[in-house]
Amino acid sequence: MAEDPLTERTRYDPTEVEPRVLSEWLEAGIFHPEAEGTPDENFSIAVPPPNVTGELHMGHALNGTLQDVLTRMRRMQGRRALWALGTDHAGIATQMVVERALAREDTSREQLGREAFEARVWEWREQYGSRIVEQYKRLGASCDYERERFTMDDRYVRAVMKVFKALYDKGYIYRDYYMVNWDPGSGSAISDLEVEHRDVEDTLYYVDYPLESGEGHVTVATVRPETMLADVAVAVNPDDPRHAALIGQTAILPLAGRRLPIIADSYVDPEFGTGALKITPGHDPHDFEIGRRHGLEEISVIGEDGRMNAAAGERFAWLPLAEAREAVAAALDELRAIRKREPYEHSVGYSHRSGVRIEPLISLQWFLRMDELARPAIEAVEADHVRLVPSDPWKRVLLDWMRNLRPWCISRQLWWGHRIPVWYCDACEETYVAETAPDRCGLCDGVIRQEVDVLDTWFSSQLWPFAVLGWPDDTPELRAFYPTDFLTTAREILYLWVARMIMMGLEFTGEVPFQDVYVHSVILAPDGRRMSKSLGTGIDPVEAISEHGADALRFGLMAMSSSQDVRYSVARVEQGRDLANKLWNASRLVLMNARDVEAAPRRETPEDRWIVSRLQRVVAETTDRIEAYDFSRAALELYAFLWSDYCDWYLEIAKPRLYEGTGAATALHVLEETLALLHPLMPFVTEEIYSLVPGHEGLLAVRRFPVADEGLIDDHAEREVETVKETTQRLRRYRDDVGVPAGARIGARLLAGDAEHRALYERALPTIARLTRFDLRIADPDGPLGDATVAIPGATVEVQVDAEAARARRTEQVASLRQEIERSEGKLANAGFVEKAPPELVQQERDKLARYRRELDDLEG
RNA sequence: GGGCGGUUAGCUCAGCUGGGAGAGCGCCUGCCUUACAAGCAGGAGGUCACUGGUUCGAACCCGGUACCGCCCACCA
Repeated sequence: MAEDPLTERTRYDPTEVEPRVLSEWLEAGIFHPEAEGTPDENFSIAVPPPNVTGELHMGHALNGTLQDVLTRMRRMQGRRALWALGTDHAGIATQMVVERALAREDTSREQLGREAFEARVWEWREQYGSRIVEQYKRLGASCDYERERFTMDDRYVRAVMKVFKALYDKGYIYRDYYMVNWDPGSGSAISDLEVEHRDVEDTLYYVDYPLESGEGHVTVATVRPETMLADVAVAVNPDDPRHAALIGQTAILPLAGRRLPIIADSYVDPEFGTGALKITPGHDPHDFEIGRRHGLEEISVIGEDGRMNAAAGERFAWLPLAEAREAVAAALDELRAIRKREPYEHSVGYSHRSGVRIEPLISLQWFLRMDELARPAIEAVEADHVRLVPSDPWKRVLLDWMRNLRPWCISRQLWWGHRIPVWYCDACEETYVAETAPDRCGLCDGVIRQEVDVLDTWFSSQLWPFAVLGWPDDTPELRAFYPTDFLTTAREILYLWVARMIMMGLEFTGEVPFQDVYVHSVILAPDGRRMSKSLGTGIDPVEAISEHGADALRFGLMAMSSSQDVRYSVARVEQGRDLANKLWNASRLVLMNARDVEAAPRRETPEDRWIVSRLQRVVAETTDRIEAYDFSRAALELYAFLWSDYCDWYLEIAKPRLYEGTGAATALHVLEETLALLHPLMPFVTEEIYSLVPGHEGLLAVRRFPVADEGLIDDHAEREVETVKETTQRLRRYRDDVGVPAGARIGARLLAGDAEHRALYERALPTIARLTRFDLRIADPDGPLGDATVAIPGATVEVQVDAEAARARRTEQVASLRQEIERSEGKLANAGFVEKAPPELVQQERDKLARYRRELDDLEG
């Protein structure tokens, strides 16, 4: 016979419960809604697809928790709730992982060749690609694991190809020689968004370029002397009188001997350096612009391998850049051409991916022009068809970005990814752009070859919300669940991903891809640094789950997070763990005493009416909080309700009735409702306990979500229990103040001020006596006096205690009351306050003063 | 260079439209009270960064200062 978990286990054990509960959910198929009905009546979220190479990090854990809370709540509210799941092929990241594996086998992708390499990546993906999905399951994420997608799936690839072709046909996609961010680390171009700027200490060299006329020279300033070998001009500001005479002259480039026209361009800042700027269109983005404006030659002296090339001249060719810089500086020193050097701090681009310094190079790449795509997206955000939460500042931030879009470099020199669907015929130089490969050249019947570059991973990610549902096919999923309702995101991918999804959604489906975008906290390491693998500051959420349970982590993350970045707090996770345990034990108390009881809000006693009333308020508040994406307050309010109201007060007051087996119906009812209310936040422990509730039906995950019933709110009962609580606390504190041991009974009699309070205290007397361990009885005002008095709401308690201690305590009380009275009198004596403050506030203050005076009278009495 | 956010208890953070400062952890005291010691009861602890101002009243609104952080950025 199996043990009875209720009587046996005094501690909740997530490691035993979670795997079991998870498989129950999965077997029941409740995460897999039928693709029926309309997007309006259904609820859907498309998960931000994690990288296949990825492991669950705190960002995922938080993000996943928030999405799951909403999905579970909507599901319980009876909506078909789809949380669409999938993974991203993550071009560079995945290629790098597999290349590292190849290196360990003493081989390389070049040795394997492209096809074999791609096969190898697929193999890797079969083996390891599901790891992160399994980790989502451990978190309790109620994703639809049966509809999992991958951005390299056949159908997804079709979506990408179709989009490429469509954008090409519209003229938005084009191929051009242009200045790009070359990442020598990955050997590919990357987009502007993947460049991060860091402050770097460099040397600023002032170099003399002699004038062709032989009369003097012009001095330019540069931090990269090695690029001077590609100089094609010198520019000065047209309004700079110092250099006016130079315009139109020619300078001679030292070392190379090239003739450099001196041109005028207003970009040049006369205040900076010497006011003369060397122009290197091949290796500097600004110079590139200037060069195109003036029709200058574009010379490259640096290759994609990060070394100088043949154009740099014999002396410098093939040198790595750092060496080239030294060599050029040394050569210039020989010519005495360096006038001075000064330390110079400026910001330099680094590859977000490889961490290597970006090399601006001119390169033949594919670009996507987005200004026209952005227009409807901007309107949608302006009109709140896509709603950013919190709106301030993210709505403005997103709009600012979309209003200033530059072309996006979408081609990558990688092997892993969506190969660009363009074919070239070498024979007749025809270009084909198509969704599927043409056989031969249509013009000359020649052999064609496909473009070797692949697309930026974000090009495919931007299609996610509709491609994950089966677009471009007209699938039932698309009809039932698109557009989606909600998106959570870290703000770092607001541009990279969110903005682009809005544009693509509107362009290809005519609808915004999601309604609300919640921008969540960044969880920092406890020391305030970023969590990162390379810094060693990461904290593994899976470990946290193993240690404290998924519910604990979920609760902790919710409690931590806000609109602000926050430091990870183990204490918050432990708070969640403690809550799970508390809930477990409270349930044991109730369930062990409710074996044959049917849950119902019986409301037999004031405390029943009170807790049922409080429950209605908490149901309403929690629902509101979650719907407003105010997760941390939802979590903390539920915590307070469960721990303080339900456990500390309600169950403690109701215990005698529970033991007698008479009061369990209400306790059970509130417990069951609370389980349901808490389930979206802490699904495992609530589901487990629910399975032990007598008469439960099916899974809690699909039970109806509580709805507040206004009719059960009972102000009178709430006031009454508040009075009992206040009285209990005052008496307990009195015991402590006068040093009566916790176990010792205190003789006392209660003198009620008025009939209403007298009736209340008559009802509540046994409860108060039990909770305070006072031998309390109601007495006549005319009876003999006790040793001291304790003020309680609407009444006074006379107690028999050690006279010495009572006197000391009384002295303190008198002093503090006098202080309060003085403060209150001062406030009421202020004419401004009495006249201008709201009347109810003034009245409150008067009532307070009266009460203090009465209490003082009692003490001094 | 431009923009944004932060500064509240020893620590991590809440604090809605201005009316006597809150939580969790930590700390102190007392309790193994038959749901829970991952617990119970009680308690201490805060010139709300600084500085002017508005107001009867400011953690909250306005102006400035200091420090910390983030985002964007085409001055070599």
